[in-house]
Amino acid sequence: MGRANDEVADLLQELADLLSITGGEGYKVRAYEKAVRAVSGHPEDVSTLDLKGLKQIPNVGEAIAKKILDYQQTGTIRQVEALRAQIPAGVRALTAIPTLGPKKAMVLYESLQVTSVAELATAIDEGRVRDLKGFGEKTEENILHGIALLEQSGGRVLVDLATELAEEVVSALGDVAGCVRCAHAGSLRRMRETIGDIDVLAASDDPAPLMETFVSLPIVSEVIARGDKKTSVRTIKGLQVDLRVVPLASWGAALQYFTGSKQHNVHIREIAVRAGLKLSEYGLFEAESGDLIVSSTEEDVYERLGLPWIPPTLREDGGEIEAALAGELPRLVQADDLRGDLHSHTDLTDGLATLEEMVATAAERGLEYYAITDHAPNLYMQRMTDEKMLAQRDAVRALQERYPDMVLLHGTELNIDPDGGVDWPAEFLEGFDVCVASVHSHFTQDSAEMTRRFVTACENPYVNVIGHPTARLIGRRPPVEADWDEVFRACARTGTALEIDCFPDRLDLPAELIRRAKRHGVRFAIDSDAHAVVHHRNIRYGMGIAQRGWLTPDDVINTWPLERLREFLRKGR
DNA sequence: GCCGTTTTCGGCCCGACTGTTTTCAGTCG
Repeated sequence: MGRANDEVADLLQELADLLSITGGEGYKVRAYEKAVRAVSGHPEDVSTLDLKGLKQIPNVGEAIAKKILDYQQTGTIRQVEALRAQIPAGVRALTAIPTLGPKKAMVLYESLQVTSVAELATAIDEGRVRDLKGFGEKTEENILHGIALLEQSGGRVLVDLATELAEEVVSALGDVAGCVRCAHAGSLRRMRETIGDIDVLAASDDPAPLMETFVSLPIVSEVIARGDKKTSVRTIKGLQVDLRVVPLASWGAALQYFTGSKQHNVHIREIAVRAGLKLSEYGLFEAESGDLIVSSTEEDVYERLGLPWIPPTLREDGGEIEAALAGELPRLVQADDLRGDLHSHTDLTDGLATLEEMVATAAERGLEYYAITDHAPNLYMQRMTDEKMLAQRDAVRALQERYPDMVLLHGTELNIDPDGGVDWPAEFLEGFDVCVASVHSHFTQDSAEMTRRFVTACENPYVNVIGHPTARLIGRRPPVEADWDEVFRACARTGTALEIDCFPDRLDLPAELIRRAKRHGVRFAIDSDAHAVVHHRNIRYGMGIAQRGWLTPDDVINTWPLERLREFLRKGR
């Protein structure tokens, strides 16, 4: 599910971008952008809906519904094709540079014929940009900085896109005759925050049909290398995918080898060498005789080296091998451990689904408790009021009667203002079951101010969870600067949890900071921050980050039974 | 382009910030 929705959403987003570049009406552009969110978050597959069904999607009316019908018939939207002919793709790409929007992109195109990020960098170097109307030296500086930021992400993609792609490849190859096993390995199996390429491993005695199917996949745009053991392709989205085929007997050793990380494997092989052994992707061998010892499962390989199986999310040579040798590997938190979700939105603010729909989805997840935490009034664009919030609380309490097995918590996502204050006074905050508090503005405060801001928020007796703490958007906005150890001390001292926001472009708190915070005794909440029914599935990505942060169930407050959680939420009040 | 107890027209999210400006446009959340 969702692929057609994603493609339509991409096309509508492109339409919105191209319209804004060509100076289209702002309201029209925003209407398309609203439709993008609605379509991508819509639970039904838009390729199966007729005009009537499409128009029932919020923010999709007659005109956009017909464009989706156009997509169903032609695989594209003709108006998008027409605009593409008018505006080179590179011009749209310019707007990915932070601080450079559609208006400036159009000026650059019309007056300097700039059609790519590289050409823009050259034009700045040659001093041709600063004299354009609306541009200046500072603008040039900001653009160059933006380009550098863009390049830092270095062609890596977000983990959700990589996961979907990998699952598609694995599913297609799994159906090929002779394929005994197939799985993805590499950084995606280790659940890194972003993915540079995808490694797929298959077991078969007859690789040829696998390779043939692989290079014929519709997502393949270019075959980089092709052999009978390994084939590499580039997808139409520019991501490299490697397929490695091994005999079934080598599966465990190969999976271990191709999962990495490189540093982890180097360390493991050193252990093998010291034991008079040799480890490769084909198995663990006696060094002298070359006799095979084990190779069929990862567990066998690790065990023969005197180690327990090490979860892939820990394999970074960051102390996991030492811990394994000492028998001190953590029992990592996993999806089944979660009893609740403490951060979600409805269409009362910027969510797409109704309260009823979100609660129903939480119930399907089998949660024991679920918090609705819509935005508080200081995020002005959401137009929250005391009255609306109290009315929602009544609705939540009423809805509770239909869910005897799940406790509904009424909460809010507060805004931490530059001084560390939040939207409401104590009297009003007291009425909530749980309060998340997040930074949504003034991202560029210096480290000292930002640190004070977080510490003050933690000291508020009603703030339970700091939402998406670094406020980063991967590839788009850097994390805020703070003295994190100071912040972590404040969290531990005040009983304030840090969120692990599961959105693929947030994954915030990042894994390294999770590990650091854990050392201070901080607790965490692994939350969907869902704004739509489909966002509940993002939990898997946040779970990967939590594991990379070495978290156990005891570290995560929403794995706790409700009574223990409630005690924590009281913050000693 | 969407929407509706302002219902087929006339509204539509509001404010901060930045850098370019001589009063404001563009970008962002």
